[in-house]
Amino acid sequence: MRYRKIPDESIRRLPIYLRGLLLLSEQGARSVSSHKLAQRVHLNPHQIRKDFSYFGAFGTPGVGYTVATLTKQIRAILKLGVTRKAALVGAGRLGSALLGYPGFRMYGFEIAAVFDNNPKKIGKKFGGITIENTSRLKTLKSRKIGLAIIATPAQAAQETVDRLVDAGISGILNFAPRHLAVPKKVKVITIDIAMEFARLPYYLPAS
Amino acid sequence: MRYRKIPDESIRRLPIYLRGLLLLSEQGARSVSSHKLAQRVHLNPHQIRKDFSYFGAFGTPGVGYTVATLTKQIRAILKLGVTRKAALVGAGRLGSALLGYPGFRMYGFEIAAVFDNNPKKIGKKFGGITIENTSRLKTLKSRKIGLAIIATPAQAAQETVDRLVDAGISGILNFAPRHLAVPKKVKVITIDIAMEFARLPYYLPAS
DNA sequence: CTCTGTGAAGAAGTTCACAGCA
DNA sequence: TGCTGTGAACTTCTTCACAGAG
Repeated sequence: MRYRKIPDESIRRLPIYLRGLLLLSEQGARSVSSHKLAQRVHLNPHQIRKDFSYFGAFGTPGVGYTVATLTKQIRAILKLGVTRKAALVGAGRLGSALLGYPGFRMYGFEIAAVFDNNPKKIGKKFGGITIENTSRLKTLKSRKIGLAIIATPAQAAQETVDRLVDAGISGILNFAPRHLAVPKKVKVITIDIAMEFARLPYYLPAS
Repeated sequence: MRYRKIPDESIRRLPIYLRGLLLLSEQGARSVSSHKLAQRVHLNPHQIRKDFSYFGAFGTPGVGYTVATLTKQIRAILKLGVTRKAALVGAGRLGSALLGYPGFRMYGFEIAAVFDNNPKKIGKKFGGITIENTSRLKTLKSRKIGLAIIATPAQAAQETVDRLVDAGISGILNFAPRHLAVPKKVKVITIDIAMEFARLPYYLPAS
């Protein structure tokens, strides 16, 4: 394999492959072809092979891919090999749902701290974790927490981000419907739920 | 303007523009240039003008766009002109968060029914709405509910979708981490929260 | 002169087609 | 034969550059 710029879209698909592989593994499959994996995740085999080819040659011609090996490779590419601690900021309804969300653990994430600025909530237990004052965000660095999830109201999001960046956070999953300004070294992924919903009617048949 | 295929990516950006325009409007702006709007939403002016050009010419050369007019145009393109009723399936933590989510109303959505298959929940009030048995999903057609939000566990998602499709639902926002099989006339947008999080470490500096 | 609208150039991403290994 | 890995063709999307309206 020669070097080529890796499409962001390929990275976006890797967790899909990973999920498919985990399922295959549970069902006892030891190896899988690009074609079979494609069926499972509803993408096409060419694309799967192309995506993998950016990172090296993981398969065996005439046979396919070893499920366990491929799983390990993808986890390594995505840097999911270690458990990563994340802070949750915003202990409202969305925060509560995220705290109980089972999907995070599957990729090695652990919500290790919860913050809110509502005095009524601070000190309360929340899914087994004590809610801390947002003034304590600066302790994140010493606590080795490098990721954060923002589930605050939109108005509070930019201020929260600034504090998180000061505290050395390097990756943020943002649910506030706002563009967040951050230094280049910090990666932000925004999920704007209402906005996704907003483009649904466009695709509906004229009624 | 001549006909050209409209990029899905342009459609994806329209709600972003809409949000920016609503904010500008609140601040009393009556007109805006592509450059100013671009600053606000952190995209580039060329792209904004190009996106609009797919749908016609909305601006005035030398001046810019009238905020109110452009807002109306975008709402029309996205078919957000009417209030649309949506059913929420799954009254767990995520469902609860979605029910209270303020962003939906901004685009004209109203959650008009909530379903769950847990007998303990059925009949209870949930954000002012009585939770119904999922067996009643078939009533959606007569109730003029054409959209649905799936917030069930992954295993229940495909069965739920099948029932929704039977009930005449034509657009679905899916939070279950699964590819959903639907007829072509039905549009599904999936938001897989854990998967978005999973690609975050890839972008982190090697530590 | 300012700012829109758009063809054309360029970049990014996907699909094809086939060489080559098992 | 079966399936991978990958250059090349193709398609889609973005950015540029500028004609032309106000």
